[in-house]
Amino acid sequence: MSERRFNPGAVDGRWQARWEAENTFTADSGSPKPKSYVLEMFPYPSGRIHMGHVRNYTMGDVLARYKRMRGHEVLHPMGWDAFGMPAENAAMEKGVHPGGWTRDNIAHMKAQLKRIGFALDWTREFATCDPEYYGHEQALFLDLHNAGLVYRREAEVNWDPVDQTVLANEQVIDGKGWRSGAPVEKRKLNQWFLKITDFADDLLEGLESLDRWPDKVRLMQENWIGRSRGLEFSFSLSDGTRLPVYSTRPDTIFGASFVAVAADHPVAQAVAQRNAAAQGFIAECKRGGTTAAEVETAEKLGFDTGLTARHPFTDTQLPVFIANFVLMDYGTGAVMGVPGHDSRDFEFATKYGLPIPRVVGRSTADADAPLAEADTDDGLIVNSGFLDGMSVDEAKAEVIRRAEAGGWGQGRTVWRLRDWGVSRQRYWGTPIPFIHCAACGVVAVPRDQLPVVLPEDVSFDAPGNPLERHPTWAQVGCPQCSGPARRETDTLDTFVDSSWYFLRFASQPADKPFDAAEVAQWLPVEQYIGGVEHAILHLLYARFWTRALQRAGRLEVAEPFASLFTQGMVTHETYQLGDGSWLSPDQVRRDGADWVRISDGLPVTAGRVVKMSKSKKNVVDPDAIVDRYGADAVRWFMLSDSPPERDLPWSDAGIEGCWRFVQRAWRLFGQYDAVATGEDKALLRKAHQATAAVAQDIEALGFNKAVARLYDLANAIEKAAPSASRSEAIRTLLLLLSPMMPHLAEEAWAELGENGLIADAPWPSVDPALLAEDEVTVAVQVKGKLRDTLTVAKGADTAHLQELALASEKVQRSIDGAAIRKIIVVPDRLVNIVV
RNA sequence: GCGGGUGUGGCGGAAUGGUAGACGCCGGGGACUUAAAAUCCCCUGAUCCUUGAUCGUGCGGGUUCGAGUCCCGCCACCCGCACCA
Repeated sequence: MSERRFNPGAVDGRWQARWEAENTFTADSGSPKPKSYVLEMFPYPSGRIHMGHVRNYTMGDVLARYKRMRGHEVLHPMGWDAFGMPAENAAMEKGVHPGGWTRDNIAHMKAQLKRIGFALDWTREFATCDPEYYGHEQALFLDLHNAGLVYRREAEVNWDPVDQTVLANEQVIDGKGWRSGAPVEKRKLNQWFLKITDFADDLLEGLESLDRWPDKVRLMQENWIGRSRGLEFSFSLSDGTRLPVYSTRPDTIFGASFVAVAADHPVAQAVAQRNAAAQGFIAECKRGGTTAAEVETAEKLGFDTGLTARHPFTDTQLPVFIANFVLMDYGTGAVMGVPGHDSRDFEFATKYGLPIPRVVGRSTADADAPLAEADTDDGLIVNSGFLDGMSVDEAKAEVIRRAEAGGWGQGRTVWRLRDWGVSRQRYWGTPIPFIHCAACGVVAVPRDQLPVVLPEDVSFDAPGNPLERHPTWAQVGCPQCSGPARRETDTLDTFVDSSWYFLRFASQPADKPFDAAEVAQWLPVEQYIGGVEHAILHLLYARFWTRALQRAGRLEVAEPFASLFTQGMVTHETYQLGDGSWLSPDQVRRDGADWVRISDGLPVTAGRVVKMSKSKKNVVDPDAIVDRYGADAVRWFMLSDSPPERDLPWSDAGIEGCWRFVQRAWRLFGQYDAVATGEDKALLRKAHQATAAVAQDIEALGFNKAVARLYDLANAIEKAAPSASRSEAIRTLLLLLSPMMPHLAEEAWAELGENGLIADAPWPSVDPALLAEDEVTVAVQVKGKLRDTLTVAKGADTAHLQELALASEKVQRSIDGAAIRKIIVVPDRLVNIVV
């Protein structure tokens, strides 16, 4: 008899075709079944699927298939986050059109996804670069505009003075343009903004209801929104003007030793008008990038304006600086510097020789304790007149009270969250549907003229926005006065595209973005899965959009994602030649304990295990793996071993192990015997326990634990003698692993003589009577150290356990005649004898 | 710099404050085979005076009858920081 082998090359495609032909995974909005919306973050069509996608989509797929087995109508859609910079970069580098490049990538990646057998509803697929999609997005943008949530103002961008173009943060490397190498400048442009700050309070409070989100993500969003209560007050300056400042630490007001304003603060501008050196310093601040990380890691620099500010309590005159670490768009753009209790102020004061008084200590005795660094801990106020002895919180309230009573300041809540700048000076994005008319100002494109479609005939031979230099596209008649006008040439941030795509998946009428009632059938998303890198921006923007659309009267859903899961990355070892150049895993081989390049035997250094990335070449192509091992082995690997929220190290040995298990499972299913007789209660118990545990693990997305359970059950079945129970256990195992290995499962299911698809089969039921063990192992400790174990009937009483424990020879040897002080008994678990 | 996270055998990891190392990978030994592949069985944290004992969950303290788990203080690495998606 020839050996029984599973051949995925012959089997996988057959079942994929059958699922497609039978519309197995098409979601029916009209179904009476309970509904589950399982969603993974849709991919950017970069060209090829990578292992990170496979891991993400496999997790969602197992959950979607499991929910179907549990009788749910499941919506599990897929689409493409298709706008963005890489398409324009490809256009510049390879001379291809961004649209064509994107379409080709989508076609290729879709074929790759189909080979892995995901239970996706492809009938709802779309790409955000489809005019139908972005046309609806333009309509929603107009809705938000009508709701008063869209406005224009000046904001800073990274400007490359050589290429004459706006740069994204990632295109700025060490303060220089990535192509030109020229030092980047900050420049102000008129740009479109969405009023996310209108919802700051609501977005913050809403986090409390998201009890199925990771705490860390809620915390990150909370910190990002950053509500703080502080004091706004004005200093009287020596030139007779007043300078409003904001501080979250009014309790430390007696520790202020200087005042600092942002480089673009009016006071700084005024000083610069009469002082060339100040002008030079401000120009200096304009150099360098705009990111928070750059601003905060840069050396703290200041320029003494010569002005002084009168301290409201002590009447001391404090020097006023222009400082590079003060931000114009937080608070009032001016701060009181308290070096003793703020690390940035400390660094600044140390550099410029300013006094560093202590005004907070652990106790009032700390008043003269020296400060080696800023002390930002809680404590009691010292050296502060009437505040002395108060706690930080009491002092904050007291200072605010006195400021309000004296009429020179007031308590104010300030948010770290800033309004969302959505303008991008780029071609490959959703055109912003507005027209600039010299006579009428900024005018919305009439709705019957949507979508505003991107022109196809654009060139990328020059830097800057192709829409701006297109000969005709922007020229248009004003909708109001019909006079000559110009289209807005900025496009929308791609985060806008991904802020409502999950609504369009749930409902896609032709004449409007979505139907509110149909959306309400599916939303909120039952399980959303994606990378932590989206923990703040994408997820906050999507939460904001659903609220904004609700205010605009479009939607009845507040929180879009009921449950969130952030999965870890797929990592791989890295390989480098002596000259530092990177090699891909298929260019190297093991040579004893060392690594060498296959082509010429040059020695290779195997380096750290890091996220798979093109730049380090440590990528493994999913297609190649599917070719070799089939879809089920890859899926199994993605679920095995590593907990889903942690990184998953790819290894050849690991996938080999999965492949062996695929074959082992296949042989096991071949041993199903429909006419076997006899009962094997222990095995039956194991099967029922596994059914309950795997269900629980899948629902908690603990796939690695579910996999371990399935190995356990397979091991037990292999050891068991043939019986009716064994056949039942085999059938149970098949059902339990069908969401993970759907192709093998369908094939084996058919072989068992079942008519329907296993994808449509119900999850096996659990007999609670079979779950409980009748015997337990109880640990016996002496002074907390394990000395023996006892096997007893479950539920044995305390006295009996104590007696058995003391009867143990090993225990008696450990006690060694010492007096027993205490015996702790935990029923069914342990006895601890304290001597 | 600020915010968030992670740390357990050779490796990935498991473990409601109660037997640390389930399950898998690697490795070792054996069976089968002319041979190999495949498959099956056994072993596999470290150390030692090996019928057993001692040590062991990044490091240093603490709480507890009992700590991987709770508390305090460190270290290392990873992720995010608003125009990458």
